[in-house]
Amino acid sequence: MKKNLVWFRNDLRVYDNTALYQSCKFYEDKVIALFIDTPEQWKNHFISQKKISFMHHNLISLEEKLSEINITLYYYQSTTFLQSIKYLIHFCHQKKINNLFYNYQYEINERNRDYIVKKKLSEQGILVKGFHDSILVPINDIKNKKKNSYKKFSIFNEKIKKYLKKNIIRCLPIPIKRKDKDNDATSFFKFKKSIIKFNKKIFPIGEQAAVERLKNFFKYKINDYSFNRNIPSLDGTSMLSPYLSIGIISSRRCFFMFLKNKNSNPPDTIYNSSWFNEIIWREFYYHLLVSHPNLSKSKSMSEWENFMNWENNSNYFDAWKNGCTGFPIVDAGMRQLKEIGWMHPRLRMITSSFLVKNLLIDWRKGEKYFMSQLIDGDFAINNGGWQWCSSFGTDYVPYIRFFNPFLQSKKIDKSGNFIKNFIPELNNVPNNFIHNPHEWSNKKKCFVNYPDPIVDYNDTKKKFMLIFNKAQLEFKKQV
DNA sequence: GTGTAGTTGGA
DNA sequence: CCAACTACA
Repeated sequence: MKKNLVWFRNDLRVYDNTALYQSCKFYEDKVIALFIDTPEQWKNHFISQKKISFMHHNLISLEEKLSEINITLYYYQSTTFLQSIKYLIHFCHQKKINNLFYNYQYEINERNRDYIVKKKLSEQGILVKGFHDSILVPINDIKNKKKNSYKKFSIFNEKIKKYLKKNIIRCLPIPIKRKDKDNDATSFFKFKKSIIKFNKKIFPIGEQAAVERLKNFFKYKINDYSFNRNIPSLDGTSMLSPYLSIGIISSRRCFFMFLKNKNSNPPDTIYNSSWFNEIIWREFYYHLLVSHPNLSKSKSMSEWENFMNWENNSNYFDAWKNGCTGFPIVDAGMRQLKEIGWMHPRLRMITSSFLVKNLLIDWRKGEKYFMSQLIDGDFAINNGGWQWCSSFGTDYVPYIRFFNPFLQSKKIDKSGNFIKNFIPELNNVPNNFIHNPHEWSNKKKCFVNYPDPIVDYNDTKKKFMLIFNKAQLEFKKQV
């Protein structure tokens, strides 16, 4: 008989959890679980209060689920990763652990932490077992001829789909109930009384809620997804991102249920579905993060970014954060983010493009601000999205991408329903002026309690192109 | 095999 | 623009 410890981190679920499943492989083994909170580390990673609260309340739910299969979840509040290692080692000794199980995390601090844990525990005769779990396909299975991860989404997409068609992905069941439970008193219940800092109606707690959400999406939303996902006033997306980001549901389960739901369709339609593509984008950014550890160190994929002469005007930055730029679609998105900790994906592109290409502010400032607000903050995806929008990421194009807020707004929020929902000051502005209210107030000489545009779109666009081209030239000069 | 020229295409 | 393919020496 061995004693196994499952160390939960970003995988707060019992169904299809590789580490948990593996730890329960032998019925004679004793299994306990542990979660170590590291608030200081979260602070350094700009993790939002909403996400932390969401995580805590999902931990309560996880504790109940684990209890049903006679596994005790211990909780300890540490500070940083470095401190958490000390506690983990202490805990392993105290509980006389033989094997430690966990699922891999791919960010650099997380990897360093796990490296130290593995080294120290191995020296003391404790077996450490890590698993690929939050991704669909192990990183090494999708590589180019030079054994590097693909840098172009289209190629990665092609390869991974070929792989997924060939290799059947299975979900792991919930382990069967253990013989007996470790019954030490724990400090676990402290969150039961703590205030919920996110909107529970929009983001219900627990694994079951995530599965319901997925089923509901397949039932009512997926058929119109490719159109509706671009309209922020519609509830057209699956809104599963907060659940995926802390592993309340696995992307394997999303894929598996998606196939099951769609199995009457021809395979090409299934694999080309725009929703499935989003799952692959998530996958792509995770694979990229592993092959390019510099992404975790605030580096751009494009090296000439070092030569960018960012303006970083702090007044503009504040206006952007508070939704007071005078560009209604940008401001509505930014206010949605602040209010519920989630922003419609289309608006994430528009607002981030605007910060970088019209306010000329370093994309990293935006990246960090997003993290500090998002309930679904996921480093790989947030970073990938920001790099893509700022044109310093992987998908090179011979032109610079610009999102014109005015044109985008007319396209995705024609009648201004979304804008008015988040900017009530604009309630009296007629629909045909909702995308440029300052023109209406100038013309009609009426006062609208909403700022004029803080910058000129075309001027700043030209300015960005100048700075961008100059940076590229200077980079080439140096090489 | 492996190095290179030419082609393709891009949330 | 440039990754990643194909073709061919």
